[in-house]
Amino acid sequence: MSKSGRPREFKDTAVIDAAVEVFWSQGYGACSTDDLCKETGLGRGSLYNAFGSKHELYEQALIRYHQVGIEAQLEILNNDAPVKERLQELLEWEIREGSTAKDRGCLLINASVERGKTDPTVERIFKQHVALLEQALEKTIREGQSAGEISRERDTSELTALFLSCCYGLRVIYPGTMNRALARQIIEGTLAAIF
Amino acid sequence: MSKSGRPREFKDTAVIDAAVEVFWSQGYGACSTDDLCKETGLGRGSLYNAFGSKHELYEQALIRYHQVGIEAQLEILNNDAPVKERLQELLEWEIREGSTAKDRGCLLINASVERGKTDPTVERIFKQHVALLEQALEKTIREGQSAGEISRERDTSELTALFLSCCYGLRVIYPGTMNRALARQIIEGTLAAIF
DNA sequence: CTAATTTTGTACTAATTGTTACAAAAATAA
DNA sequence: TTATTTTTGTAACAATTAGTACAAAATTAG
Repeated sequence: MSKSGRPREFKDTAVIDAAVEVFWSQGYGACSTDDLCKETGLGRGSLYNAFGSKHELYEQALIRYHQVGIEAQLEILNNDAPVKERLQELLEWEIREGSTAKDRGCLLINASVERGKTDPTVERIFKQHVALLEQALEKTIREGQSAGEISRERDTSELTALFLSCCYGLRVIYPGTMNRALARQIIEGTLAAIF
Repeated sequence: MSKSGRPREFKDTAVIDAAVEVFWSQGYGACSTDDLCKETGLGRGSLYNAFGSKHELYEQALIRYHQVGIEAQLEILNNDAPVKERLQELLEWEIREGSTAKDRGCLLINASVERGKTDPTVERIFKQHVALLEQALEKTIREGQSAGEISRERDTSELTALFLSCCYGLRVIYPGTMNRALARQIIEGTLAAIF
């Protein structure tokens, strides 16, 4: 059917991955379509032909980042290690994620802060990301309560909200200050507050 | 001495306050010098004559926001109400601050996320802001421990880091999701974790 | 082969950007 | 008054921006 024509010289996923890097390092407004062309290796023609606009590529990059990130976090949470170990591993992951090589924090927080109030797509993805993490955390914490690791007396959704807030606080404070001692105290303090 | 010449038709502080509004609502990159002229009421000549550049005005706006914000937070913390009430009031203030009318979060977080990695001035002010809040929190929490409101068994700096992280998490999650129920749970969960 | 279709690279466009130049305006100092 | 100094508004500039036009290139269908 529709198989004729010159074939593409690139894989969409590789281009989107490269775009994630650009948007993550520079932000949406601060990067140019030229930067995107250079880093993805595409010419303007190809880029616009394949993705339509800078904004549509941004959308795809956010969704990809969201999916990869959520998958990694769920893998940590849906483990069979003790709940305390899982939660600690998640916090350590937050630090690693936002500080590997370039210290650019969390792309979704960056996007929400930069464009969340004017860009419905960004708002939607951010809300979804928070909701999914919240949901997975609640399940894990409830598990910890069932197993007797966490006191059953305490309100599950309050514990969840507490941990969630600490995650996002860490994602902002650590990349912003690069204060490793403070980050460690946040991790210790968060775990001590729950167990 | 140097009193001659045409007098200014504006007060610097009023201009900086107006600039805070612009940078807070739009961010640094997304607002133009035209926007700044319109909102401050100055012509381009006056603005550049008085402040030098967009970036210098940004710097002044950040410092002003920082000073006003820290003052308000210290006033809440250095009270004679029970420590629990002070900390609760601080969390409520975070929500109000980031959601009055325009839901634009915390200007310093916004600045750190948008420009912290490329702008040393932003990095410096953000670090200072975090450090000052941390210091004031630690003092208050230690006070709570002395008064017997908070268990003396628990590590003071861990409790401080925990609360700090929750503050910043709240400042990101609430403006980003506008989920009031979640914000309330974060407040309840944070207080329950300390008292 | 030819015709059709899609991708690719380049040149271009129209708009916006931060900043500067500069003359007119408004004040003080003598 | 006249000379001096500073502010103000306008006009302009050079650079950069996201997006488009379009022809050449590369493939498939028949």
